[in-house]
Amino acid sequence: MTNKPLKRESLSKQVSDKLEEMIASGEYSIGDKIPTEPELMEMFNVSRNTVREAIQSLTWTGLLEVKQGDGTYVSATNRFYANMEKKYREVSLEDIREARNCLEVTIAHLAAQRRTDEDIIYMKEALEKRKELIVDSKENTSADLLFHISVAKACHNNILSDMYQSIAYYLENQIADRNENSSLSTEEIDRLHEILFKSILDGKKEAAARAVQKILEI
Amino acid sequence: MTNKPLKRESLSKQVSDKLEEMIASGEYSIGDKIPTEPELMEMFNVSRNTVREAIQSLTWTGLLEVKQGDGTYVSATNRFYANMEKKYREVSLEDIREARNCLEVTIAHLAAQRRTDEDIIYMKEALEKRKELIVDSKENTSADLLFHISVAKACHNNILSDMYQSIAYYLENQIADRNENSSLSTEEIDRLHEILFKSILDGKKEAAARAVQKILEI
DNA sequence: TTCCATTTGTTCGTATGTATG
DNA sequence: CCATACATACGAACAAATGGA
Repeated sequence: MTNKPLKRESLSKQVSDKLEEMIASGEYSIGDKIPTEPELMEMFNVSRNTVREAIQSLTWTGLLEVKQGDGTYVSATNRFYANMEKKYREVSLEDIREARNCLEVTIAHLAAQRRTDEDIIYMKEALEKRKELIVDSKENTSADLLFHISVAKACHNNILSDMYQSIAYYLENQIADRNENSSLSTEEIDRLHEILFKSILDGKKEAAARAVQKILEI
Repeated sequence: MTNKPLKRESLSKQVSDKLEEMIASGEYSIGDKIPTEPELMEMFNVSRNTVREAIQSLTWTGLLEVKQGDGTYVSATNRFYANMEKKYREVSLEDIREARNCLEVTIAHLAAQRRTDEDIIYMKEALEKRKELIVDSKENTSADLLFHISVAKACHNNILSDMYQSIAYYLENQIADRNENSSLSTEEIDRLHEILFKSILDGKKEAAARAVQKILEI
């Protein structure tokens, strides 16, 4: 008998998945030009049609933007809020701050109630990486953001975590700016993040919400 | 100068347009099987790839559904009707409720501070339409939603209002359900909406936020 | 400015795999 | 089992747009 284990995955799907993964992982960021079709043909060892089909599918979901005679560019990192990311390239810092505030308090509240052991591992990892890096470095900003995203995932509400991720791209600038110009010392900022983590770990939702608010006030 | 009149239309686009037109005109109705790919090849005098590309594009817009080994069927007659359901298929009602709650309180808060006279006009219009329609009707649900969307616009934060709109589609069911099964009377629900409107009109942000919370508890 | 190499866009042909009735 | 119909993949050729020399 021909017991098919699972659905067979088409080559083009494999290629588009791989590309999407590379985009999500940050290997290609928004605005970056991805390799040309001939290069992708060689990378994945498939025909041009297959490459093009994969690109097309990512174009339709809004992750890529193709310019004839020029190349293919990353236009968003998250398929869900792809349209939004494109739209908000020129949005005001204040709008972002407000949206972040709105989402993050609720997220912290929920995360404290729902975090799994796995969530905790990711959060702890990001937190430690954050602490050991030099402040003001680009890596520190990324690690900071990664911690907040891990919190968002721990809230186990796909809409909220996706919404948070959709604005995460814009938070990097804000975080970098904040880390440089804050009136608080590095130790105090570290401490606030520790408190947030502990509150979520212990399931103290009100404390978690308060901790987030303090972080947002930095 | 090389004044290009318009973009040249690809063959596959021409075919898909033609097919869409035939569907819209009723030549093929919902559930009908359209001609096979070889038949379409002959009808439009194009290659199979071109036919397939046209069909694929209509599949993505939701007008057609393809069944391997069987045929291609009309699944909708209007491209706007077909789109949205797929994305949030894995989202629970509770997720939507939480996201709505999260956004709407902040929105009300901001709207009270920033509403313009124009915003007020739209909100008032939606509110009156809402009141005069029979409860439980589809129109009432739409008017209800329209009022909340007009509030979202009045917050003058594009990110928040767009996020709200992005889940609005799913709120219709929630609102309809709520209007049917609420413990509150129609008059009480109307009153809560009036209070929200008045609070925003008067710029009372805390009152507006409280009013929204009560509406969300219905 | 023109010209050219690069890059994507469109279309065709063909072969083979898979699902349905 | 088989004919039919769709799915996937490869190769090839030419068109069109772009950016830089």
